[in-house]
Amino acid sequence: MEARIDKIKQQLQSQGYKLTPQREATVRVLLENEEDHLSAEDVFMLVKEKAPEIGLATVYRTLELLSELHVVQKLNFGDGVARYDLRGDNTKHHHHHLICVQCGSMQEILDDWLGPLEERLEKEFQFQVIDHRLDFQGICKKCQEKEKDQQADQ
Amino acid sequence: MEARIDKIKQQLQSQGYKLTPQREATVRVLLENEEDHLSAEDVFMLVKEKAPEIGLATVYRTLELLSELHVVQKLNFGDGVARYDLRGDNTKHHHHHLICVQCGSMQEILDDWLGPLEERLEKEFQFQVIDHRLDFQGICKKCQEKEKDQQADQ
DNA sequence: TTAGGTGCAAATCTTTTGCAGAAAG
DNA sequence: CTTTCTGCAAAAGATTTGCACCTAA
Repeated sequence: MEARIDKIKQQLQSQGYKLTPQREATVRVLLENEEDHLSAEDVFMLVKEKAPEIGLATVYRTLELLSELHVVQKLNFGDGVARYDLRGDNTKHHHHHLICVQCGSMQEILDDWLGPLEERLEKEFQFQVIDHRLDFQGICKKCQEKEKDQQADQ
Repeated sequence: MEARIDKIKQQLQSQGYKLTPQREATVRVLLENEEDHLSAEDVFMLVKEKAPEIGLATVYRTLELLSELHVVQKLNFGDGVARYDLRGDNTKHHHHHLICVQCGSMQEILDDWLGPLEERLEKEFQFQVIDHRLDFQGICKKCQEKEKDQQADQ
């Protein structure tokens, strides 16, 4: 954990930015919740526990800065809030999502099926891939069952 | 064109909704700009040319309704506005996007590489796929060249 | 001392909602 | 009539910005 913070500190400093206490607290929250997709508001509430004086604007500015440095990735599931994911050293940042259009639930699948496609893109389009995102919209198991029940009722 | 409007009219009516002049104007704008990813504001401005009295709220409500009926698909590129794509009869709604994280440009590629994955999903997760979305973030050709130039300058 | 950072409040921007009136079956 | 739909204006919610103060190299 400390090692990863040090690395982020270096990334910041190499661009002339400082790892202030507020930024460090924010990064720690991201590290401790690496599995989640936290919104800015989520991060804010968690950071407040460590640094109660922090302002929401600072959290936004920090997340924005970390995005620019590619330390975190900004995600959008279409629910009106941006979410922020740490880009692991372990670069297992290839999440894929199954988003149910009926109940809004979101399930994550972790495989990375797209390596070969990325290679093809770099060749055919000279597009240098940093990350990708693959979301499936559809109807989850539960909602399919609900639908069947409703049809049975009618 | 008229045929597609008729079909949408039927889809609406089968759910108890009407194809009002405002809705028709909105659908026509979507049809005429099928290649673009229009935001609600974009649609609003274009619809105003045909139906100047229309309100922005009506456009939002119409797009929302058409989304529910799966006539259009709501997209989110992470730039803070929702965009709306008509789902063609021809169901070539499998766009993939190359989004440049530096200049924000977006290029579209149309192949559908994911058929086999969808089958696998339906089997492994019992998730009924309606649509998918595959976005690649990275650095486009132009920005790669700019970067090289800058390095040469230093 | 000087640039970078911060908190707060105000501003901005997108989207949604309440409401009274209009349109359509 | 009764339900659906509309425009307008206000509200809501997320994010950004202006500004005066602060803090570290």
